[in-house]
Amino acid sequence: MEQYDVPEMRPQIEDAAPAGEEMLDRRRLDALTEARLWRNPCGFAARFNYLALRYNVPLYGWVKERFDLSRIEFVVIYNLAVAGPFTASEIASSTAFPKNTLSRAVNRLLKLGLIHAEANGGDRRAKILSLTPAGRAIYDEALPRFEGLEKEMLAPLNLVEREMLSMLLAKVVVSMFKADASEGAADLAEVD
Amino acid sequence: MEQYDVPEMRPQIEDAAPAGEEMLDRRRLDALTEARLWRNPCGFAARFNYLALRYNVPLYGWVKERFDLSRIEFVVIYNLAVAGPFTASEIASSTAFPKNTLSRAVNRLLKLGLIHAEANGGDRRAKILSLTPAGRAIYDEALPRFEGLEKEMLAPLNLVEREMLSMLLAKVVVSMFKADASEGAADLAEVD
DNA sequence: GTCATATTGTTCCATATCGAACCTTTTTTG
DNA sequence: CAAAAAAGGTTCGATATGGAACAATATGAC
Repeated sequence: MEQYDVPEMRPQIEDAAPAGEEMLDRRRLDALTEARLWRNPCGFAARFNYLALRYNVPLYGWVKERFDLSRIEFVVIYNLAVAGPFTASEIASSTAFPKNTLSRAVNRLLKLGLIHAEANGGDRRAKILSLTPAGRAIYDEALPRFEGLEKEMLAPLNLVEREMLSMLLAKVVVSMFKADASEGAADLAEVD
Repeated sequence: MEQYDVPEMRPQIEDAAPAGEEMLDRRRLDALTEARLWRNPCGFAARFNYLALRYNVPLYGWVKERFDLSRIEFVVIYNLAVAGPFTASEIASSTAFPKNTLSRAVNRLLKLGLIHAEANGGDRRAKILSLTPAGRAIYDEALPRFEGLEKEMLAPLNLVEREMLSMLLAKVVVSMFKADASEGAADLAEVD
């Protein structure tokens, strides 16, 4: 298969590890992480999974501690803030969370007064969800953290490189998005 | 903050949605997904999270169905296959899975005969884990799927673009990797 | 050498999670 | 219009998960 490795980058890792005695264990740990990232037949996947991990774990950990909200609960808030009112099932489809999990999240957010549900025209099944001021306040407080970590991650890239990365990722995402739409979004979990 | 959006890409999405009656709901769903991806202050994060989702869900779903192995269990096999023998705690540190979860995974894999544990020199606490032929066979059968989906994801890019994307992601990953190493890997879950 | 500390891995338990069955409302079909 | 099918949400229950306390071993301090 193709090689997506970038061998010339690797010295940058090694030169970060001085030869102290107490570095032995650290080096051995790094050996595994490094191998997963660079000596991996699926290096592209390994990289975005690594980034997702290093991004999501600290941020959602902070959200949990600061607001006592689970990841799903915050995702609902975030999506409503970014993309205006939606129904629960629309959020479920879009995020691929199971709808019962989402149902619990929505009910908790309603109970906490962070979101508001209003009738969806004549349809008495679905309710249209939107943020209350309290929910918006949480988003407003959290956003800088999310932006900050993203900025930190992108720090090693200059502006041109960022634009390039953004464009390349966009191409990949759009392609998957279209592929998914053309075969029915309901089958997301079965894509194969 | 900086804008990582790529407005000129968006028509590619819209032109995929014909104006049929039954497309109304689909369009509304797409509206949310699209907004999350393109009208999101953290567009970079949204993109790699989207890719991770679209990559991991189907593959680990298949692994579960085909081998009856959980994600963590398969991760152990995958890591041992890619990076040679390691101890459980090394895998735990590197993957950021809690060590008790990993302990369970390791024990199940031992019981299934997919991995092998041997004494770690004089240290009677840790055991060095390696794949048995049966474990290796699972890796060998699974790898083409993982490679295949990665290849599919990268299909819209030409060779130069792939190299470029790989290099840019590598820069970001290496930078985070170094930042993590310099502040102690044990604090991974607290990175903030 | 001996005691305090750290490390590895396991067990316990409260909670989170998700599939499946379910209820209600809406839409479609004949 | 009645019956069937579909869609939005909720409830239930079996399982997974991860934090905290634990036992066993190893390392370090003195």
